[in-house]
Amino acid sequence: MRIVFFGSDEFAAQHLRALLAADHDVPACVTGPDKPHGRGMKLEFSPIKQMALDARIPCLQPPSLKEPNIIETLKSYRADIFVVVAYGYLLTRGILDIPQMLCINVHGSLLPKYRGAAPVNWAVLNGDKVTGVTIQKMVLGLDAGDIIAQEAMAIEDDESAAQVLPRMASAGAKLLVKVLDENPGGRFPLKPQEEHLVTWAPKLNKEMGRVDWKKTAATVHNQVRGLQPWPGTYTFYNGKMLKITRTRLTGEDVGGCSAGQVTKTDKNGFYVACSDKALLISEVQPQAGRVMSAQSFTAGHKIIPGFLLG
RNA sequence: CGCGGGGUGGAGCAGCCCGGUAGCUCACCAGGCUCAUAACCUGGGGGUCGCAGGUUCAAAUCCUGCCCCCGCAA
Repeated sequence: MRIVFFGSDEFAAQHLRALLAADHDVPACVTGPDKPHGRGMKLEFSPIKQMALDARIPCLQPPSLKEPNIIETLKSYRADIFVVVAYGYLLTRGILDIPQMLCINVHGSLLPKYRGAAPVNWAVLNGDKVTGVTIQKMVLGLDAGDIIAQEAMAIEDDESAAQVLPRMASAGAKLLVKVLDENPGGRFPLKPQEEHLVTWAPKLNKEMGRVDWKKTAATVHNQVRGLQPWPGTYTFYNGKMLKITRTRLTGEDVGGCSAGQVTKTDKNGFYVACSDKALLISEVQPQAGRVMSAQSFTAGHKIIPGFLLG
């Protein structure tokens, strides 16, 4: 099929790669404008733009989709379908109506659960054991379109959102190709979302990453898993920020320590008292430092039982 | 010129400001203790202190240049 692809990040790139591998005709990609990024604020472009360059596909980077010439340009490709994956901007009415058939979107949850920007993270944050991908027909409302196909997948107990994401991307890419293959005429099976089951997965922010040790060990554990790879989870030691990158629920007792205190250390890392149990911290990243095992951190920073974090 | 931190045995750090014997925790090796152990005790190996130059009787430490790594911010 003739497909214009909208996307920006690595998750989206996997889908584009799959479409190209399946010999779909992609006359153009659309991604966000290059933004100053990284150390030194150097201009960097998205994985989608990189892939488009490699495949010699024209790449549009409109600062706004409301410009009339963008609509004209998009029309000129005479696409059957627009495929939108993690694009980051809402499509307008004018855009949605352009393709011959329709616009479809790959979303990282089992809709109607977790509509919004960060579905994978929220599934992990909430301790869900199952999530999935949905392919939906796009409408004006955010992630409110009819469901074309879904596929469930498990979330392991110690898995982080950063680990689930690539698995989901490959599942989503496969499903996308399959759906297109099975419906060459564009007559997709459409199932409306059940409105009363809608939940939301709003954008994440930095502030959500701060640990409250007065919560349960499981809550903090889910927070650490769910907020990866961004914005990350952090606490403080000696006034310095410490990112916590991996934890494990061991059921260890707090042993009389109050919330935020280190209860003990061993070769696996160090244990911090939460409201109910102690949580094993097994990997951390000090301020201005690289990710290291908690054991290494303990070796150099005199982390001893009774030490207070937070 | 966005802001900032760092490079010291295998890992993580201290020492630098105020130049003068290479230090700490861990890992590793050997021996000991123990019914036993990732525990404990004793001993041991292992370092061009990122690179180059300068100052000095003397540089991890002060000065200059370069290389590399990372955090914040998005």
